[in-house]
Amino acid sequence: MTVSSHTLDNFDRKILDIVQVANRTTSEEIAEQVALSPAAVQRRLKRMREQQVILSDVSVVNPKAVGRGMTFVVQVSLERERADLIDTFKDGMRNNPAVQQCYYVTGNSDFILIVTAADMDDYERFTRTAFFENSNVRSFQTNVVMAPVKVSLCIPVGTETADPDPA
Amino acid sequence: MTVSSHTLDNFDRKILDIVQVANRTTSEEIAEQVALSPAAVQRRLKRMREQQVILSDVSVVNPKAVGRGMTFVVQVSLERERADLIDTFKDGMRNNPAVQQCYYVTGNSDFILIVTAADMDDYERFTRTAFFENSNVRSFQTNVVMAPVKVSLCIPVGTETADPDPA
DNA sequence: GGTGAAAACGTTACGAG
DNA sequence: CTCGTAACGTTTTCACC
Repeated sequence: MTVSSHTLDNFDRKILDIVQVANRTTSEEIAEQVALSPAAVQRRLKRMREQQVILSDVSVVNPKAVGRGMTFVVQVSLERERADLIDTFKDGMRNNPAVQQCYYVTGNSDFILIVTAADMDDYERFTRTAFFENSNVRSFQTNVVMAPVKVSLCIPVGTETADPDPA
Repeated sequence: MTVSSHTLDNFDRKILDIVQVANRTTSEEIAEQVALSPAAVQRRLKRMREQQVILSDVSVVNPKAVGRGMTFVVQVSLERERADLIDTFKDGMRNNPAVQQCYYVTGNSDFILIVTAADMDDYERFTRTAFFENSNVRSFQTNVVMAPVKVSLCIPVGTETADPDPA
């Protein structure tokens, strides 16, 4: 694995817990909370970014503030599960800005998407180009999101209670 | 609406396009790309954070680097759609760290979840506490994610070609 | 990993359009 | 009302212990 679990220690985990909900927290504040010097915090953050433990640092934009009031969960079944067709579909999703998330899954459907749109018309337009004009899409089922209860990319890092003592 | 679309202009939109994929970009770099001074960029970012156009600033943690190799999409149906039971379920999801995302939807299911787990056993444990021990959950259906094709919280901001002239 | 100095960055006040 | 410039305070970075 290239993303080697370079064995994060509990300091790393605590730091991750903080920055994954607020990455503009100053190293000084983090340092206080984890009982380390600001410089040490920065060194660890730098290392984790280089090692791809931290993949990216992003601002979360309010969809409503930007004219994207609606969210949909869509289950898509392909006509034939051929590797090249699946890859083509994946690329289409990746390049479609309306598609926020796309998962290739086992089970009844082949793909599950999270899609945003300004309104129903906008979504209808999306389905036309993404699904109806794609002969490889057998069927799709849409769920309209009434309320996003929780939307996060946070990962439970799970600070261990006891340190596995190497001594 | 409290999140008033304080009419973002094209500068704001361009800035959002940048920070929503890399919020550690310096104002100087952003300034170059949008043709503004660094101070103006900072002022706009500050305003958008205050106005909740930017909801938060987060580090995206690599799930694999942190022992969360598996992702599931789960559709949940409740026994009875009573407002108080729905709220209770929502709170449970919000407080469960395994639940990354939770959407309250129309359609066949009531909720759709994105759940992460270390492995199958871990997921099985999650279903036990979250679903089986909850008498209000009628049924749930799990899709195992084979490959996350696209995972983002980016919103298409859509810099307008022409500014709607208010004159 | 800690400390402190130097460099980079964000913030604010000011004058101008 | 928002820009740009420039001074100021803060934060990060780096060399050294």
